[in-house]
Amino acid sequence: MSEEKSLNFIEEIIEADLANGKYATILTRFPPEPNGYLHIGHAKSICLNFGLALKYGGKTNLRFDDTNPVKEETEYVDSIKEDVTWLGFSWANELYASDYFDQLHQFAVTLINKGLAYVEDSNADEIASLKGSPTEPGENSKNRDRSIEENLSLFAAMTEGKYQDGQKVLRAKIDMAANNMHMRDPIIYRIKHAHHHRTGDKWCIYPMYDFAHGQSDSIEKVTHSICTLEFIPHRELYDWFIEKLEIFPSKQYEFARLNVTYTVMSKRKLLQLVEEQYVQSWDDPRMPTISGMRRRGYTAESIRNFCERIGIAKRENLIDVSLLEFCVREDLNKLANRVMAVVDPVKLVITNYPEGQTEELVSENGPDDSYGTRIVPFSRELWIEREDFMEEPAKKWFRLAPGAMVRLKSAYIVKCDNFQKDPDGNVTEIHGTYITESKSGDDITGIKVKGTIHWVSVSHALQAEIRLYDRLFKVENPSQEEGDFKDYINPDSLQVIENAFVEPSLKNAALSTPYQFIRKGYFCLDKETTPGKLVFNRTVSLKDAWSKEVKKA
RNA sequence: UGGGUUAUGGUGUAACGGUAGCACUACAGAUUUUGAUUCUGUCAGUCUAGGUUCGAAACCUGGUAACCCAACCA
Repeated sequence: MSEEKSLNFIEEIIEADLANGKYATILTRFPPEPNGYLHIGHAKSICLNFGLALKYGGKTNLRFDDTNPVKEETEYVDSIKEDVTWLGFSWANELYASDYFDQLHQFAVTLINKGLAYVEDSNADEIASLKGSPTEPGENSKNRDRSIEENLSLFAAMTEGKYQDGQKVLRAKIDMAANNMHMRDPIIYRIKHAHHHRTGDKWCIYPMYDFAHGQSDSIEKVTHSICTLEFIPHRELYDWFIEKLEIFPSKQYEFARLNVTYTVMSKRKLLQLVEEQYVQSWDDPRMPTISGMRRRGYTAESIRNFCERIGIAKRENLIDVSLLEFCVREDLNKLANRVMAVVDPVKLVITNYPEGQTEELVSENGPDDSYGTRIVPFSRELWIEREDFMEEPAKKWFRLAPGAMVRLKSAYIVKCDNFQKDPDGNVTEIHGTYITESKSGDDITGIKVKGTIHWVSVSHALQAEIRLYDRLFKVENPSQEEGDFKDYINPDSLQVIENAFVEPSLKNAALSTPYQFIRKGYFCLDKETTPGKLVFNRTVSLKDAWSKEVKKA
């Protein structure tokens, strides 16, 4: 009956864990560090973690990994919560690694008491020089064999602020010859006299990622702790701490992070784009951030569908951005009301239409009756799209040309009689005549035209600014190219059209309402719209068979 | 001169030792008052060399390639 849908490898693990009674229910977590904005790669992780819990009747915690006070801010916490909510997910608990600082500190003392941690006096360079390399073992530190008592008192002194940043660290005592570099006596606590966004000045020592993440998972009793591939080497340490501390055995699983063509995904690179003003902000519609995509008009539904379609696996991937665009169009096609807007206007005068006359034509808002209809005013002078007229028509040209006829959408068939040009050769005005009996819905002429074009009445049109976005980079994988990724930025990723015209019904356009500008694409109102000025973003263009035809020629 | 992870059409992902499937892209056609949507069809794949097996994309061995690991970042 129902189609057997294949499981990804994490679902297989979960189903096995549930089937053999290892867990009665699952708990996942989404653990961002609040040091930047979420992007589409995070969306993959969010959809995975929350989706798994939804699918298997479990829960998901939102946990902020805030163990480095110098990089983290409440501003980011707020944006992350907004983005996760917008994507359509609810967390069971809003938690912070910093909630566990007392507990984590106690864990460190436990390790010292077990002879499994020691205070290190050496500085960063000295520690690094004894660490060895992937091909050579490291050497033990001279501080490695301090007594438990000495370690205890030194760690207490660290905690009390008796030392400067960098003077001492606490290290786990594992194996300086381990193949896994993370097992070579990793640092677990460091001194930072810094203000923390939540704990303020209570602490001057902070746990490292490896001494916070797994333990936080364990404290919350997370069953499946899912992260990206680069954390594979950390898993051995993750398990080591849990084993030595004898706490709830959360398990870490890793999947391949998302890459998308024609963009970059690392926080560092995205930050550069913002700071060096290649884009205007984190929510610039060209950015692969959740906030950028939201502003551009991508729907949460389409992003969730995208994350579903790309799948979960362990191999490196570079997803074609056209799949994302497909998902956006697929959703918007269902949602968007159709309206008419002329992006690059040229005037069409219908010489046999009475001057001063206006007709209120009825136009459908979408592909079927459920979308309803609206009134569109028609008059003698119309704006039409410059690209819909061709002085010398190409082969298979269905649009306007001298002597040719087209249907004006929801209105009349019009025949082009002549046109005017300026001294530079640009067409300035087109003249035509309409066929009176060809009114949309009441056409008794029997004339078949191949083309239908959109239009707006000159005297009724609203002026608008339209922003057209293109891919941010000129190459598929900017990070992989020679040299600086910024050398591959597409200089034409934003095209601002100040002088477009839209139909009057758009006067009351609302933010977050998607529109299809017929034959041009999906658009949404931008937040920079003011009472005197409409601003629209192009979310994504429509598929365009004609432009392909042109390319072939 | 170490260790780890991964190799399936252009892209992504299935096939769990038994007919290599699905989606996107590309291409062709039908429908269309959006050259959109919808519908139909086409092209195209198991990294390599051995081995195990009646049978291998899958299991084993070698090779090759890509990515990750030596932050007081996460």
